[in-house]
Amino acid sequence: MTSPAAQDYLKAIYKLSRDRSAATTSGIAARLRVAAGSVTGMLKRLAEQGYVEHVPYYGARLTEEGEREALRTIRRHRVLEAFLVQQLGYTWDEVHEEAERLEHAASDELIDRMAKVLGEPREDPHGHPIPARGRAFIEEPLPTLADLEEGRSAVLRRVTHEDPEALRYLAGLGLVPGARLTLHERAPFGGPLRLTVEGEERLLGHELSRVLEVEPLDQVTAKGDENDG
Amino acid sequence: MTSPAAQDYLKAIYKLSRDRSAATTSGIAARLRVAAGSVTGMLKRLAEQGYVEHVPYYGARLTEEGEREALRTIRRHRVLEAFLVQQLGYTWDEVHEEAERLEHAASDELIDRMAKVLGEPREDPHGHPIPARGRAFIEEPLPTLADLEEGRSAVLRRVTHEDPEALRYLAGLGLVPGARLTLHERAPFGGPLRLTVEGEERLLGHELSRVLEVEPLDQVTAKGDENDG
DNA sequence: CGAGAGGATTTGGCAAGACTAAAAAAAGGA
DNA sequence: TCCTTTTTTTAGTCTTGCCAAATCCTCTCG
Repeated sequence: MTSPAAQDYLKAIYKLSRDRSAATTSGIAARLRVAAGSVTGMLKRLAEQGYVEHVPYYGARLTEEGEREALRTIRRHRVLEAFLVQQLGYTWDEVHEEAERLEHAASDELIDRMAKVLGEPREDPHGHPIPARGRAFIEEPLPTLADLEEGRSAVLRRVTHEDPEALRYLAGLGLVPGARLTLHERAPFGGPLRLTVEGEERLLGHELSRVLEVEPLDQVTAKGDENDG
Repeated sequence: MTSPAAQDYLKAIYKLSRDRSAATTSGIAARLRVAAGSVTGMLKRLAEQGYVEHVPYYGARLTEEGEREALRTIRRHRVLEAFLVQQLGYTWDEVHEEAERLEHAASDELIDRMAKVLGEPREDPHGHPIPARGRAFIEEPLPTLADLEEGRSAVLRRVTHEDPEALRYLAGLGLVPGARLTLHERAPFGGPLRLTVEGEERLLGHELSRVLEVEPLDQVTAKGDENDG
Protein backbone atom coordinates (compact mmCIF):
# COMPACT_ATOMS: atom_id res chain seq x y z
CA MET A 1 0.00 0.00 0.00
CA THR A 2 1.30 3.41 -0.87
CA SER A 3 1.02 6.36 1.47
CA PRO A 4 -0.24 9.76 0.28
CA ALA A 5 3.33 11.05 0.29
CA ALA A 6 4.55 8.08 -1.73
CA GLN A 7 1.77 8.65 -4.27
CA ASP A 8 2.89 12.24 -4.66
CA TYR A 9 6.44 11.11 -5.32
CA LEU A 10 5.37 8.53 -7.87
CA LYS A 11 3.27 11.11 -9.68
CA ALA A 12 6.18 13.54 -9.71
CA ILE A 13 8.58 10.93 -11.04
CA TYR A 14 6.09 9.94 -13.70
CA LYS A 15 5.71 13.47 -14.90
CA LEU A 16 9.40 14.26 -14.80
CA SER A 17 10.49 11.16 -16.64
CA ARG A 18 8.12 11.72 -19.53
CA ASP A 19 10.67 14.19 -20.91
CA ARG A 20 14.02 13.00 -19.65
CA SER A 21 14.70 9.35 -19.17
CA ALA A 22 15.06 9.47 -15.38
CA ALA A 23 13.82 11.90 -12.77
CA THR A 24 16.54 13.69 -10.83
CA THR A 25 16.53 14.22 -7.12
CA SER A 26 16.48 17.97 -7.47
CA GLY A 27 13.70 17.83 -10.03
CA ILE A 28 11.49 15.87 -7.68
CA ALA A 29 12.44 18.13 -4.79
CA ALA A 30 11.49 21.26 -6.75
CA ARG A 31 8.21 19.81 -7.91
CA LEU A 32 7.16 18.68 -4.44
CA ARG A 33 8.69 21.66 -2.64
CA VAL A 34 10.67 19.44 -0.37
CA ALA A 35 14.35 19.36 0.60
CA ALA A 36 16.67 17.25 -1.53
CA GLY A 37 17.59 15.07 1.42
CA SER A 38 13.96 14.13 1.91
CA VAL A 39 13.77 12.95 -1.68
CA THR A 40 16.75 10.65 -1.34
CA GLY A 41 15.15 9.14 1.74
CA MET A 42 11.84 8.52 0.03
CA LEU A 43 13.49 7.10 -3.09
CA LYS A 44 15.22 4.57 -0.91
CA ARG A 45 11.91 3.51 0.60
CA LEU A 46 10.16 3.41 -2.79
CA ALA A 47 12.99 1.33 -4.23
CA GLU A 48 12.73 -1.15 -1.36
CA GLN A 49 9.03 -1.53 -2.05
CA GLY A 50 9.65 -2.07 -5.73
CA TYR A 51 7.99 1.03 -7.11
CA VAL A 52 11.16 2.66 -8.33
CA GLU A 53 14.62 1.92 -9.58
CA HIS A 54 17.07 4.29 -8.03
CA VAL A 55 20.58 4.69 -9.35
CA PRO A 56 22.44 6.87 -6.85
CA TYR A 57 23.72 10.15 -8.22
CA TYR A 58 21.88 9.50 -11.44
CA GLY A 59 18.15 9.44 -10.91
CA ALA A 60 15.01 7.39 -10.49
CA ARG A 61 12.62 5.74 -12.88
CA LEU A 62 9.40 3.94 -12.19
CA THR A 63 9.09 0.19 -12.28
CA GLU A 64 6.06 -1.24 -14.00
CA GLU A 65 4.28 -1.37 -10.68
CA GLY A 66 5.31 2.16 -9.87
CA GLU A 67 3.91 3.38 -13.14
CA ARG A 68 0.66 1.56 -12.56
CA GLU A 69 0.41 3.21 -9.20
CA ALA A 70 1.22 6.65 -10.59
CA LEU A 71 -1.39 6.29 -13.30
CA ARG A 72 -4.02 5.25 -10.79
CA THR A 73 -3.35 8.42 -8.85
CA ILE A 74 -3.37 10.55 -11.97
CA ARG A 75 -6.65 9.02 -13.05
CA ARG A 76 -8.15 9.76 -9.66
CA HIS A 77 -6.92 13.33 -9.81
CA ARG A 78 -8.25 14.04 -13.27
CA VAL A 79 -11.63 12.40 -12.80
CA LEU A 80 -12.02 14.36 -9.59
CA GLU A 81 -11.22 17.61 -11.35
CA ALA A 82 -13.73 16.85 -14.08
CA PHE A 83 -16.37 15.94 -11.53
CA LEU A 84 -15.83 19.04 -9.46
CA VAL A 85 -16.25 21.24 -12.52
CA GLN A 86 -19.09 19.44 -14.22
CA GLN A 87 -21.17 18.38 -11.24
CA LEU A 88 -20.37 20.84 -8.52
CA GLY A 89 -19.89 24.10 -10.35
CA TYR A 90 -16.21 24.62 -9.64
CA THR A 91 -14.19 26.65 -12.12
CA TRP A 92 -11.05 25.23 -13.66
CA ASP A 93 -8.79 27.33 -11.49
CA GLU A 94 -10.30 26.08 -8.23
CA VAL A 95 -10.05 22.34 -8.66
CA HIS A 96 -6.40 21.48 -8.44
CA GLU A 97 -5.87 21.91 -4.75
CA GLU A 98 -9.07 20.11 -3.82
CA ALA A 99 -8.31 17.19 -6.14
CA GLU A 100 -4.79 17.04 -4.81
CA ARG A 101 -6.16 16.15 -1.40
CA LEU A 102 -9.06 13.98 -2.48
CA GLU A 103 -6.99 11.82 -4.81
CA HIS A 104 -5.40 10.18 -1.79
CA ALA A 105 -8.66 9.49 -0.02
CA ALA A 106 -11.01 8.45 -2.82
CA SER A 107 -11.34 4.76 -3.65
CA ASP A 108 -11.06 3.57 -7.23
CA GLU A 109 -14.66 2.47 -6.88
CA LEU A 110 -15.73 6.05 -6.16
CA ILE A 111 -13.70 7.37 -9.05
CA ASP A 112 -15.29 4.88 -11.41
CA ARG A 113 -18.73 5.93 -10.28
CA MET A 114 -17.88 9.57 -10.82
CA ALA A 115 -16.51 8.79 -14.28
CA LYS A 116 -19.69 6.93 -15.11
CA VAL A 117 -21.90 9.83 -14.05
CA LEU A 118 -19.81 12.09 -16.27
CA GLY A 119 -20.10 9.70 -19.21
CA GLU A 120 -16.52 8.40 -19.04
CA PRO A 121 -14.81 11.70 -19.80
CA ARG A 122 -11.63 11.57 -21.85
CA GLU A 123 -10.07 14.77 -20.54
CA ASP A 124 -9.92 16.83 -17.40
CA PRO A 125 -10.81 20.55 -17.37
CA HIS A 126 -7.27 21.51 -18.37
CA GLY A 127 -7.28 19.23 -21.38
CA HIS A 128 -5.19 16.43 -19.92
CA PRO A 129 -6.23 12.94 -20.95
CA ILE A 130 -7.71 10.69 -18.29
CA PRO A 131 -6.19 7.20 -18.11
CA ALA A 132 -8.77 4.44 -18.27
CA ARG A 133 -8.97 2.21 -15.25
CA GLY A 134 -6.21 -0.35 -15.28
CA ARG A 135 -5.29 0.14 -18.90
CA ALA A 136 -1.93 1.09 -20.32
CA PHE A 137 -1.66 4.71 -21.19
CA ILE A 138 0.73 6.97 -22.97
CA GLU A 139 0.31 10.68 -22.72
CA GLU A 140 1.87 11.69 -26.01
CA PRO A 141 3.49 15.09 -25.65
CA LEU A 142 2.30 18.05 -27.68
CA PRO A 143 4.37 21.07 -28.71
CA THR A 144 3.83 24.18 -26.66
CA LEU A 145 2.90 27.58 -27.91
CA ALA A 146 6.54 28.49 -27.35
CA ASP A 147 7.49 25.94 -30.00
CA LEU A 148 5.01 27.10 -32.59
CA GLU A 149 6.37 28.80 -35.70
CA GLU A 150 5.39 32.37 -36.34
CA GLY A 151 2.43 32.65 -38.63
CA ARG A 152 1.07 29.22 -37.75
CA SER A 153 -2.38 28.54 -36.35
CA ALA A 154 -3.18 25.94 -33.75
CA VAL A 155 -5.81 24.69 -31.36
CA LEU A 156 -5.01 25.02 -27.68
CA ARG A 157 -5.25 21.53 -26.23
CA ARG A 158 -3.80 21.49 -22.72
CA VAL A 159 -2.87 23.97 -20.05
CA THR A 160 -0.04 22.69 -17.91
CA HIS A 161 -0.31 24.99 -14.95
CA GLU A 162 -1.91 24.80 -11.55
CA ASP A 163 -1.82 28.31 -10.22
CA PRO A 164 -5.39 29.63 -9.89
CA GLU A 165 -4.39 33.22 -10.63
CA ALA A 166 -2.62 32.28 -13.82
CA LEU A 167 -5.50 30.09 -14.91
CA ARG A 168 -8.02 32.88 -14.38
CA TYR A 169 -5.77 35.23 -16.34
CA LEU A 170 -5.53 32.78 -19.22
CA ALA A 171 -9.26 32.21 -19.24
CA GLY A 172 -9.67 35.98 -19.40
CA LEU A 173 -7.68 35.95 -22.63
CA GLY A 174 -9.82 33.17 -24.02
CA LEU A 175 -6.96 30.72 -23.63
CA VAL A 176 -8.86 27.61 -22.61
CA PRO A 177 -8.67 24.14 -24.16
CA GLY A 178 -10.24 24.13 -27.58
CA ALA A 179 -9.46 27.77 -28.35
CA ARG A 180 -8.25 28.47 -31.89
CA LEU A 181 -5.27 30.75 -32.10
CA THR A 182 -2.74 32.18 -34.53
CA LEU A 183 0.76 33.19 -33.56
CA HIS A 184 1.79 36.37 -35.35
CA GLU A 185 5.18 37.08 -33.92
CA ARG A 186 7.43 36.32 -31.04
CA ALA A 187 9.65 39.05 -29.66
CA PRO A 188 13.28 37.94 -29.20
CA PHE A 189 15.06 37.24 -25.89
CA GLY A 190 12.01 35.70 -24.24
CA GLY A 191 9.84 38.65 -25.07
CA PRO A 192 6.06 38.58 -25.42
CA LEU A 193 4.08 36.81 -28.12
CA ARG A 194 1.52 38.53 -30.28
CA LEU A 195 -1.34 36.27 -31.20
CA THR A 196 -4.98 36.13 -32.13
CA VAL A 197 -7.23 34.06 -29.91
CA GLU A 198 -10.71 33.39 -31.20
CA GLY A 199 -10.54 36.52 -33.26
CA GLU A 200 -9.16 38.80 -30.55
CA GLU A 201 -5.61 40.11 -30.70
CA ARG A 202 -3.66 39.33 -27.52
CA LEU A 203 -0.20 39.68 -25.99
CA LEU A 204 1.24 36.90 -23.89
CA GLY A 205 4.46 36.57 -21.93
CA HIS A 206 6.94 33.91 -22.96
CA GLU A 207 6.75 32.16 -19.62
CA LEU A 208 3.07 31.43 -19.99
CA SER A 209 3.43 30.35 -23.58
CA ARG A 210 5.43 27.39 -22.35
CA VAL A 211 2.53 25.96 -20.38
CA LEU A 212 0.14 25.99 -23.33
CA GLU A 213 0.24 22.78 -25.32
CA VAL A 214 -1.12 23.17 -28.82
CA GLU A 215 -2.04 21.11 -31.82
CA PRO A 216 -0.75 22.97 -34.89
CA LEU A 217 -3.22 23.20 -37.74
CA ASP A 218 -2.31 22.30 -41.29
CA GLN A 219 -0.63 25.15 -43.02
CA VAL A 220 -3.18 27.22 -44.87
CA THR A 221 -1.36 29.65 -47.14
CA ALA A 222 -2.90 33.08 -46.99
CA LYS A 223 -2.69 33.95 -50.71
CA GLY A 224 -3.61 31.11 -53.07
CA ASP A 225 -2.45 27.59 -52.18
CA GLU A 226 0.55 25.82 -53.49
CA ASN A 227 -0.64 22.24 -53.58
CA ASP A 228 -3.27 20.98 -55.93
CA GLY A 229 -6.59 22.77 -55.50
CA MET B 1 -5.08 22.82 12.20
CA THR B 2 -6.18 19.36 13.19
CA SER B 3 -4.69 16.23 11.68
CA PRO B 4 -6.88 13.40 10.40
CA ALA B 5 -6.06 11.39 13.51
CA ALA B 6 -6.97 14.30 15.77
CA GLN B 7 -10.28 14.70 13.96
CA ASP B 8 -11.07 11.07 14.59
CA TYR B 9 -10.36 11.49 18.28
CA LEU B 10 -12.52 14.60 18.55
CA LYS B 11 -15.39 12.82 16.81
CA ALA B 12 -15.04 9.87 19.14
CA ILE B 13 -15.01 12.07 22.23
CA TYR B 14 -18.03 13.96 20.95
CA LYS B 15 -20.03 10.80 20.46
CA LEU B 16 -18.96 9.23 23.74
CA SER B 17 -19.70 12.28 25.85
CA ARG B 18 -23.23 12.65 24.53
CA ASP B 19 -24.25 9.95 26.99
CA ARG B 20 -21.82 10.19 29.86
CA SER B 21 -20.38 13.52 30.89
CA ALA B 22 -16.79 12.75 29.95
CA ALA B 23 -15.22 10.28 27.56
CA THR B 24 -12.96 7.70 29.15
CA THR B 25 -9.61 6.62 27.78
CA SER B 26 -10.75 3.07 27.29
CA GLY B 27 -13.95 4.18 25.59
CA ILE B 28 -12.03 6.19 23.05
CA ALA B 29 -9.53 3.38 22.60
CA ALA B 30 -12.28 0.87 21.90
CA ARG B 31 -14.08 3.14 19.46
CA LEU B 32 -10.93 3.92 17.47
CA ARG B 33 -9.40 0.43 17.85
CA VAL B 34 -6.25 1.85 19.26
CA ALA B 35 -4.19 1.01 22.35
CA ALA B 36 -5.01 2.88 25.53
CA GLY B 37 -1.55 4.36 25.72
CA SER B 38 -2.02 5.95 22.32
CA VAL B 39 -5.14 7.65 23.58
CA THR B 40 -3.43 9.17 26.59
CA GLY B 41 -0.76 10.54 24.29
CA MET B 42 -3.22 12.09 21.88
CA LEU B 43 -5.32 13.55 24.69
CA LYS B 44 -2.26 15.32 25.95
CA ARG B 45 -1.63 16.84 22.54
CA LEU B 46 -5.27 17.80 22.07
CA ALA B 47 -5.34 19.41 25.50
CA GLU B 48 -2.24 21.45 24.68
CA GLN B 49 -3.90 22.70 21.54
CA GLY B 50 -7.03 23.65 23.41
CA TYR B 51 -9.46 21.18 21.88
CA VAL B 52 -9.98 19.11 24.96
CA GLU B 53 -9.92 19.29 28.74
CA HIS B 54 -8.23 16.26 30.11
CA VAL B 55 -8.46 15.28 33.76
CA PRO B 56 -6.04 12.40 34.27
CA TYR B 57 -7.57 9.17 35.47
CA TYR B 58 -11.00 10.67 34.93
CA GLY B 59 -11.62 11.46 31.31
CA ALA B 60 -11.79 14.05 28.58
CA ARG B 61 -14.39 16.50 27.41
CA LEU B 62 -14.37 18.81 24.44
CA THR B 63 -13.77 22.52 24.78
CA GLU B 64 -15.98 24.81 22.75
CA GLU B 65 -13.39 24.81 20.01
CA GLY B 66 -13.06 21.07 20.14
CA GLU B 67 -16.78 20.68 19.75
CA ARG B 68 -16.82 23.04 16.81
CA GLU B 69 -14.13 20.99 15.19
CA ALA B 70 -15.91 17.71 15.90
CA LEU B 71 -19.15 19.02 14.43
CA ARG B 72 -17.38 20.21 11.30
CA THR B 73 -16.03 16.72 10.80
CA ILE B 74 -19.39 15.13 11.48
CA ARG B 75 -21.05 17.48 9.02
CA ARG B 76 -18.51 16.56 6.41
CA HIS B 77 -19.03 12.88 7.05
CA ARG B 78 -22.81 12.99 6.86
CA VAL B 79 -23.04 15.24 3.82
CA LEU B 80 -20.59 12.93 2.09
CA GLU B 81 -22.69 9.90 2.93
CA ALA B 82 -25.81 11.58 1.63
CA PHE B 83 -24.04 12.64 -1.55
CA LEU B 84 -22.62 9.21 -2.21
CA VAL B 85 -26.05 7.65 -1.91
CA GLN B 86 -28.11 10.24 -3.72
CA GLN B 87 -25.74 11.25 -6.48
CA LEU B 88 -23.49 8.28 -7.02
CA GLY B 89 -25.75 5.33 -6.45
CA TYR B 90 -24.10 3.94 -3.33
CA THR B 91 -26.23 1.93 -0.95
CA TRP B 92 -26.41 2.88 2.70
CA ASP B 93 -24.17 0.06 3.76
CA GLU B 94 -21.33 1.06 1.45
CA VAL B 95 -20.84 4.67 2.37
CA HIS B 96 -19.35 4.71 5.84
CA GLU B 97 -15.85 3.61 5.02
CA GLU B 98 -15.58 5.86 2.01
CA ALA B 99 -16.87 8.88 3.93
CA GLU B 100 -14.54 8.08 6.79
CA ARG B 101 -11.58 8.71 4.51
CA LEU B 102 -13.00 11.58 2.50
CA GLU B 103 -14.09 13.57 5.53
CA HIS B 104 -10.46 14.37 6.24
CA ALA B 105 -9.65 15.47 2.71
CA ALA B 106 -12.74 17.38 1.65
CA SER B 107 -12.82 21.14 2.18
CA ASP B 108 -15.80 22.78 3.83
CA GLU B 109 -16.33 24.54 0.53
CA LEU B 110 -16.75 21.22 -1.26
CA ILE B 111 -19.10 19.95 1.40
CA ASP B 112 -21.26 23.05 1.09
CA ARG B 113 -21.46 22.59 -2.63
CA MET B 114 -22.48 19.00 -2.22
CA ALA B 115 -25.12 19.98 0.32
CA LYS B 116 -26.45 22.59 -2.06
CA VAL B 117 -26.75 20.10 -4.91
CA LEU B 118 -28.66 17.82 -2.56
CA GLY B 119 -30.99 20.63 -1.48
CA GLU B 120 -29.47 21.09 1.96
CA PRO B 121 -30.36 17.67 3.33
CA ARG B 122 -31.30 17.43 6.99
CA GLU B 123 -30.27 13.82 7.51
CA ASP B 124 -27.75 11.31 6.28
CA PRO B 125 -28.76 7.92 4.88
CA HIS B 126 -28.85 6.40 8.36
CA GLY B 127 -31.16 9.04 9.72
CA HIS B 128 -28.56 11.07 11.59
CA PRO B 129 -29.11 14.83 11.50
CA ILE B 130 -26.60 16.90 9.56
CA PRO B 131 -25.23 19.92 11.45
CA ALA B 132 -25.57 23.16 9.52
CA ARG B 133 -22.33 24.89 8.66
CA GLY B 134 -20.99 26.78 11.62
CA ARG B 135 -24.19 26.66 13.61
CA ALA B 136 -24.68 25.26 17.07
CA PHE B 137 -26.17 21.85 17.07
CA ILE B 138 -27.60 19.44 19.54
CA GLU B 139 -28.29 15.89 18.52
CA GLU B 140 -31.07 15.11 20.91
CA PRO B 141 -30.99 11.44 21.80
CA LEU B 142 -33.86 9.15 20.91
CA PRO B 143 -34.84 5.97 22.72
CA THR B 144 -33.76 2.78 21.06
CA LEU B 145 -35.94 -0.11 20.11
CA ALA B 146 -34.51 -1.85 23.16
CA ASP B 147 -36.14 0.82 25.32
CA LEU B 148 -39.56 0.64 23.71
CA GLU B 149 -42.40 -0.79 25.77
CA GLU B 150 -44.05 -3.94 24.55
CA GLY B 151 -47.14 -3.22 22.53
CA ARG B 152 -46.00 0.26 21.47
CA SER B 153 -45.58 1.41 17.91
CA ALA B 154 -42.83 3.69 16.68
CA VAL B 155 -41.13 5.05 13.62
CA LEU B 156 -37.55 4.00 13.06
CA ARG B 157 -35.53 7.17 12.87
CA ARG B 158 -31.83 6.36 13.05
CA VAL B 159 -29.61 3.35 12.65
CA THR B 160 -26.48 3.63 14.74
CA HIS B 161 -24.31 1.05 13.14
CA GLU B 162 -21.59 1.03 10.54
CA ASP B 163 -21.10 -2.58 9.66
CA PRO B 164 -22.15 -3.16 6.03
CA GLU B 165 -23.32 -6.71 6.65
CA ALA B 166 -25.54 -5.69 9.53
CA LEU B 167 -26.95 -2.79 7.54
CA ARG B 168 -27.82 -5.04 4.63
CA TYR B 169 -29.47 -7.46 7.00
CA LEU B 170 -31.53 -4.71 8.57
CA ALA B 171 -32.55 -3.35 5.19
CA GLY B 172 -33.66 -6.87 4.29
CA LEU B 173 -36.04 -6.78 7.25
CA GLY B 174 -37.39 -3.41 6.14
CA LEU B 175 -35.62 -1.72 9.04
CA VAL B 176 -34.59 1.52 7.39
CA PRO B 177 -35.20 5.08 8.61
CA GLY B 178 -38.85 5.95 8.29
CA ALA B 179 -40.11 2.40 8.74
CA ARG B 180 -43.17 2.02 10.94
CA LEU B 181 -42.99 -0.77 13.44
CA THR B 182 -44.78 -2.28 16.40
CA LEU B 183 -43.05 -4.17 19.18
CA HIS B 184 -45.07 -7.16 20.26
CA GLU B 185 -42.87 -8.80 22.83
CA ARG B 186 -39.37 -9.00 24.05
CA ALA B 187 -38.02 -12.32 25.27
CA PRO B 188 -36.27 -12.06 28.65
CA PHE B 189 -32.52 -12.28 29.27
CA GLY B 190 -31.56 -10.44 26.13
CA GLY B 191 -33.65 -12.69 23.95
CA PRO B 192 -35.07 -11.76 20.58
CA LEU B 193 -37.80 -9.23 19.88
CA ARG B 194 -40.92 -10.00 17.97
CA LEU B 195 -42.15 -7.07 15.96
CA THR B 196 -44.09 -6.00 12.92
CA VAL B 197 -42.24 -3.88 10.38
CA GLU B 198 -44.35 -2.29 7.69
CA GLY B 199 -46.89 -5.03 8.04
CA GLU B 200 -44.46 -7.95 8.11
CA GLU B 201 -43.80 -9.93 11.24
CA ARG B 202 -40.09 -10.11 12.12
CA LEU B 203 -37.72 -11.40 14.76
CA LEU B 204 -34.75 -9.38 15.81
CA GLY B 205 -31.88 -10.05 18.22
CA HIS B 206 -31.51 -7.84 21.25
CA GLU B 207 -28.08 -6.63 20.22
CA LEU B 208 -29.36 -5.09 17.01
CA SER B 209 -32.38 -3.57 18.73
CA ARG B 210 -29.98 -1.34 20.62
CA VAL B 211 -28.71 0.34 17.47
CA LEU B 212 -32.18 1.28 16.25
CA GLU B 213 -33.32 4.66 17.49
CA VAL B 214 -37.05 5.13 17.34
CA GLU B 215 -39.67 7.78 17.82
CA PRO B 216 -42.53 6.21 19.75
CA LEU B 217 -45.98 6.96 18.39
CA ASP B 218 -48.78 8.22 20.58
CA GLN B 219 -50.46 5.39 22.34
CA VAL B 220 -53.48 4.25 20.39
CA THR B 221 -55.50 1.96 22.64
CA ALA B 222 -56.69 -1.05 20.78
CA LYS B 223 -60.15 -1.38 22.37
CA GLY B 224 -61.96 1.95 23.01
CA ASP B 225 -59.97 4.84 24.48
CA GLU B 226 -59.87 5.86 28.10
CA ASN B 227 -59.51 9.63 27.83
CA ASP B 228 -62.29 11.90 26.65
CA GLY B 229 -63.42 11.10 23.14
C1' DC C 1 -8.45 0.40 56.95
C1' DG C 2 -5.88 -2.26 53.62
C1' DA C 3 -5.48 -5.08 49.47
C1' DG C 4 -6.45 -5.98 45.04
C1' DA C 5 -8.35 -5.34 40.50
C1' DG C 6 -8.73 -2.76 36.74
C1' DG C 7 -8.13 1.32 34.32
C1' DA C 8 -4.85 5.07 33.11
C1' DT C 9 -0.45 6.75 32.45
C1' DT C 10 4.45 6.49 31.64
C1' DT C 11 8.32 4.72 29.30
C1' DG C 12 10.81 3.07 25.59
C1' DG C 13 10.62 1.65 20.69
C1' DC C 14 9.48 2.01 15.93
C1' DA C 15 8.30 3.92 11.27
C1' DA C 16 7.19 7.67 8.17
C1' DG C 17 8.50 12.06 6.55
C1' DA C 18 10.32 16.26 6.94
C1' DC C 19 14.50 19.49 7.92
C1' DT C 20 19.52 21.07 8.31
C1' DA C 21 24.32 20.58 7.95
C1' DA C 22 28.16 18.31 6.39
C1' DA C 23 30.45 14.92 3.46
C1' DA C 24 30.98 12.82 -1.03
C1' DA C 25 30.46 12.50 -5.88
C1' DA C 26 29.83 14.38 -10.43
C1' DA C 27 30.27 18.00 -13.64
C1' DG C 28 32.33 21.94 -15.65
C1' DG C 29 35.76 25.42 -16.60
C1' DA C 30 40.37 27.09 -17.19
C1' DT D 1 44.33 17.80 -15.86
C1' DC D 2 42.93 20.02 -11.58
C1' DC D 3 40.09 22.86 -9.03
C1' DT D 4 35.65 24.83 -8.17
C1' DT D 5 30.77 24.48 -8.21
C1' DT D 6 26.68 21.95 -8.11
C1' DT D 7 24.18 18.01 -6.91
C1' DT D 8 23.42 13.98 -4.03
C1' DT D 9 23.82 11.51 -0.27
C1' DT D 10 24.57 10.74 4.61
C1' DA D 11 23.87 11.74 9.36
C1' DG D 12 21.46 13.51 13.00
C1' DT D 13 17.13 15.62 14.79
C1' DC D 14 11.99 16.47 15.20
C1' DT D 15 7.09 15.46 15.16
C1' DT D 16 3.17 12.52 14.79
C1' DG D 17 1.06 8.25 15.91
C1' DC D 18 1.21 3.82 16.91
C1' DC D 19 2.44 -0.37 20.17
C1' DA D 20 3.79 -3.23 24.37
C1' DA D 21 5.23 -3.48 28.92
C1' DA D 22 5.83 -1.51 33.34
C1' DT D 23 4.06 1.41 36.72
C1' DC D 24 0.76 4.12 39.03
C1' DC D 25 -4.05 5.67 40.63
C1' DT D 26 -8.54 4.88 42.35
C1' DC D 27 -12.16 2.59 43.96
C1' DT D 28 -14.38 -1.09 45.93
C1' DC D 29 -14.73 -5.02 48.85
C1' DG D 30 -13.67 -7.57 52.73
